[in-house]
Amino acid sequence: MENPISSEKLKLEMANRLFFRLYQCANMLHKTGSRAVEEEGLTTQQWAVLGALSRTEASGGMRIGDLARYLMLSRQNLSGVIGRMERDGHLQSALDPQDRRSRLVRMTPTGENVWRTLARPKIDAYYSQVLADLSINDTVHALHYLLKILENMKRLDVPEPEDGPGA
Amino acid sequence: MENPISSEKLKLEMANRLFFRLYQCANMLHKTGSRAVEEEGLTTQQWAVLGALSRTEASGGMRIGDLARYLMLSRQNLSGVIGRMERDGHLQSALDPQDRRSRLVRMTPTGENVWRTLARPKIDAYYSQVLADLSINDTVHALHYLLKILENMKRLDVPEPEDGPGA
DNA sequence: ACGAAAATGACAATATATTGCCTTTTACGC
DNA sequence: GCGTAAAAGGCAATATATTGTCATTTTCGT
Repeated sequence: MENPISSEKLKLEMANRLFFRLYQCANMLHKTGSRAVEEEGLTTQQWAVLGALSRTEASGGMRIGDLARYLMLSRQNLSGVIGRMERDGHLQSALDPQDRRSRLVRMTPTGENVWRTLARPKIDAYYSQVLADLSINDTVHALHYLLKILENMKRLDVPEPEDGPGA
Repeated sequence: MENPISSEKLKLEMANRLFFRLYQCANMLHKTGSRAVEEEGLTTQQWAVLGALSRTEASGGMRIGDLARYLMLSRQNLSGVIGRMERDGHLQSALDPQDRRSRLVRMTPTGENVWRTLARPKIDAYYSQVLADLSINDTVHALHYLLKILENMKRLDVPEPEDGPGA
């Protein structure tokens, strides 16, 4: 039906555009999203942290390493974000009685209140505005594509978990 | 057919997941993408700049402000990136004879060679790996969704160009 | 039980991104 | 023509993100 050579070129051209827009979307998300919650002194990254810590699974607090794996960030990066959030009174961390290397991070009552009362409604409004002309179906499809892309990037990230120790 | 209240909740839940994955995708793009061209001393941001400057429309060089608008970045940010790329010998900038405020940025012959000979093939290979299990159709659809989201964010970014000066 | 290996988090260097403020230069209204 | 507007870009402060290196603690193999 089609020339496979030009089909390959077309795919790369579309890929190029896709990644360009992904790059721009991410920057605009941080800019406009952070602006939506700037009155609360939050950023998009910080709202990701609060979102993670507000899950019932994290009610006992989370270790930085676990939080980093959940958010797919480096421990070093997250450490800085959490430090600023502790400074701002949104988070607190306590020593893990089970493991003296670890510290368990959790929201302060203030942080929980800011998150639930002030930030979440603004974030929901932000979502509604940005996805205004997308149906639920569109949203699910877009999510699906991002998940696929993310999976493939994750596979590139770690060379391979080493199937076996030898033969 | 459906309860509109729970439908709204569902949309927000999907929106939450979508933006979480968008956030992760962007970070993974920078991490794995920059790793793909690290031998050339490039980053994903720098490849975006080279991509912009390699267009025929930019053959005469581009002003920082125009490049910033094209990439949707702040001038201040781009200024730093371009400085590092000049330091690395990929770019050069000359005074604009038409406007003494502006400097015209363009690729050096070295930069052009690095871009075309070394970086582009690696970037194409990277694209192929990340989009391996997406058809051209999938790619176009994903691009379409990102463009819509980007458009809506852009509308949020500028408060409005002010219809009129008063009444 | 002891020593190697792995996990946990700290510190530093670098790159990217934002906003805010400033100087210089151009454009425009009167 | 002159003075204000706007545009161009530099400098500084701050937040996010990476990698690399290091010390401490836990885990695990023998």
